[in-house]
Amino acid sequence: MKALQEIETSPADAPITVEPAQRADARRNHAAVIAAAKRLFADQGLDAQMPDVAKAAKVGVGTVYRHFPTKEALIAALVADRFERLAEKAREELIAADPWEGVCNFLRFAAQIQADDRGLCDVMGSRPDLMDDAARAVRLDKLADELVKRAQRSGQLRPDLEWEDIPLIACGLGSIIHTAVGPAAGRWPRLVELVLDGLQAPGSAELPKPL
Amino acid sequence: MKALQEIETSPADAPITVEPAQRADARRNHAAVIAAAKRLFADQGLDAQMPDVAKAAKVGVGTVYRHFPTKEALIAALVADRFERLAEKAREELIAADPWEGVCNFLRFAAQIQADDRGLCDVMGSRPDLMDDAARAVRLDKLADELVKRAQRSGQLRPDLEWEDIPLIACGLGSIIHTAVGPAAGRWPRLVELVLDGLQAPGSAELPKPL
DNA sequence: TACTATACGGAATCGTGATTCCGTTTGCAA
DNA sequence: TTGCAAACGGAATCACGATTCCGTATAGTA
Repeated sequence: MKALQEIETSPADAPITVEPAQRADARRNHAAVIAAAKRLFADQGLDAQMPDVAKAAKVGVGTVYRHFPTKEALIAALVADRFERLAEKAREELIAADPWEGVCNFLRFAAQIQADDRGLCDVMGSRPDLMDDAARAVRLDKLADELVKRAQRSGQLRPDLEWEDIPLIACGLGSIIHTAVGPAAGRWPRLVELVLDGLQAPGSAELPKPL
Repeated sequence: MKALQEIETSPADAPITVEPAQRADARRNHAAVIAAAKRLFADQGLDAQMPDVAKAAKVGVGTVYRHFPTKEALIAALVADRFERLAEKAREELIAADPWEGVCNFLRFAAQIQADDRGLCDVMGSRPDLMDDAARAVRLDKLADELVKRAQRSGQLRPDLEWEDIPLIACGLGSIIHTAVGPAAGRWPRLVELVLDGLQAPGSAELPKPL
């Protein structure tokens, strides 16, 4: 949503704003920052620090801030990337042979990318705002809805499930994955399968109405 | 592992250390701080601020700190209280008529107290250390184990469930309860029932082994 | 090669919230 | 009622991490 540069003198061609090409080093540093941030946030979660990102990217803090005005913006960029992967997976499972397995695999995938990225878990577990933006950007809601409907038509997914339950499940799983320590660590795949079992048709009792 | 106090002069009676009785105002303030903290943390989660706790208790910050050396200690006290309630509920369900309903009700209860206390959710979702201490203190592990075994003996709970899965489920639910916003808010009871469905015997596929 | 708009680095600044300090007040025992 | 240890209040301090600022360096161009 960047303000277009207004041209007073020649209204006709005003909308065509040409961004002056970025300098090569700027482009290089931009990539380095993203790569470093990806790594750090994946390892340490959302409270990885900006100065550390800079260090990891072999760049000064100022440079990080020239490319991303705030820590939040940097995180948003990272999250957008992950959600694209999620959407891609959803589309893929939408044409899978078995609609039920499609749903299962999508949820397994959602759990797995969170297992691989603590930052993503943190976002799913404590930044619903960022999550919603990212999800909306890739139309994940629509995709989840189709995934659900398809599996319900084939009679394998319980009919009282609604697509809104899907992100809820995904977030719940995510929050556990990195919180669990001690005897609980590494148990998350069990939870995934447990929930999937609960999702199967017909379901033993009607789920409570939302709200 | 605290170092024992060495007694040089009179070995015989030294161990009997009598705490000087607390002054009345101190006792009163202690209670006020706990009450205020309980309210604030329940409403705002773990990042409620110490100065606000003091204000709410109509007390200076210094007083809060005389009673609880750190914010962490204050939180631990609050958490201990909640876990006692949990343990109590577990004991109650352990003698319920229906073992399966015992498990269900325990998990529903765990979800509900978290719904009523955002601070507790935060602890379950991001402070496994505090949680473990509190759980150990009331032997929740033992209780969960008995709850699970009993329902498995009666054939209603899937046999491959282990007690270690219980806290995992409880934490997962908790993290969702207060994170969910927008269309997701208020949906958590559905998740609870979904999971309970997944817990029922026999379970359609063997759960993956932990680790 | 010289010039200048872009970019860079990283020390200094700012904001926030936990924790400390110390002068004052108060419960209560003699 | 007096004396004083136990408590209090809350301003000041500290710690930590995001963000800003500005002097310096450099890619790209004439």
